[in-house]
Amino acid sequence: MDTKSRRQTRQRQAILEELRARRCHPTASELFQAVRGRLPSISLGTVYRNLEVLAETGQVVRMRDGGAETRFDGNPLPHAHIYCTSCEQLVDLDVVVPELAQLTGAEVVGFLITSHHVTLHGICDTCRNLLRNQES
Amino acid sequence: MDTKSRRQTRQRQAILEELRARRCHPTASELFQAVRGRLPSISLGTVYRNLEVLAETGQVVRMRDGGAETRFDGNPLPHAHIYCTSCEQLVDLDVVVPELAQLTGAEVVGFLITSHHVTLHGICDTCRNLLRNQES
DNA sequence: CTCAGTGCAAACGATTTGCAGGGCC
DNA sequence: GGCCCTGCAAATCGTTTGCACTGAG
Repeated sequence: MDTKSRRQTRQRQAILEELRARRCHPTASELFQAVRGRLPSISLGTVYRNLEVLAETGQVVRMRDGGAETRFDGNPLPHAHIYCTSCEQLVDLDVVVPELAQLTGAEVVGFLITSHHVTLHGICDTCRNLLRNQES
Repeated sequence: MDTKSRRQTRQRQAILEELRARRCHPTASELFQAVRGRLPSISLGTVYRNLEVLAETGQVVRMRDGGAETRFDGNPLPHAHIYCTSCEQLVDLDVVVPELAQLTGAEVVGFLITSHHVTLHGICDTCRNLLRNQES
């Protein structure tokens, strides 16, 4: 399967640590800015290449819902994401949905489920209040 | 909210029909090729613009999981998608997960859920058999 | 008539990649 | 040492957009 040998470089480690240190879901570019604080000479290309490797090894999850840029999630536990369709933003909050936990390991239409990527769409508190006030 | 007036053009109708006519989840480009059969002079830009409008009005759903290209889904009923991590392909099959149906309308951490985007990751039948045979 | 929609082509922007070193293991 | 990884910059490519024209209502 994945027998490629991987090296533990300062860059790769810094990227992973920086991602895990935040509860939000940064873009490659945001992560690049953050890691730059430690390794000023790191390049954006390196960030992309490492996120690719980290995603392959399952240490990081790619998120493509929502906007144009791919976001990354360093939370290894299964969870769902929330997207507000009104302010068009991803909420920086990981939600555990018990109903979904049961899915992993289950077999669906001859398909062995290993994980799930879930994004709940809805209206956040702030936007709900805004909309309510506009209705006057 | 959405008070913009929309016109019913041949192009928009053809795109929607072509998308609904298939059970798979085509990319904008694939849809472009398909619609070309009927409207040879349609442009890719028009396909994108219409998919944008159709997504806004909820007649079509954007899917960003998986590969680089956005895929589109004309199935209006809530359902989940399946992605095989081995052959790295989206399975052309919409799955209804009863556990998820309950989520819509529910309130999660002060968030009013209106819909969900779910992709189950796993190993498809074909790949499972392939892997099994390699283990000899 | 009006103005949303279209075709075309150029522009954009996130991501990828080729190349010449650099440094883990 | 080998070769995976890096920095840099150019290349890619899905998607968006400006413009003048067309056609739906």
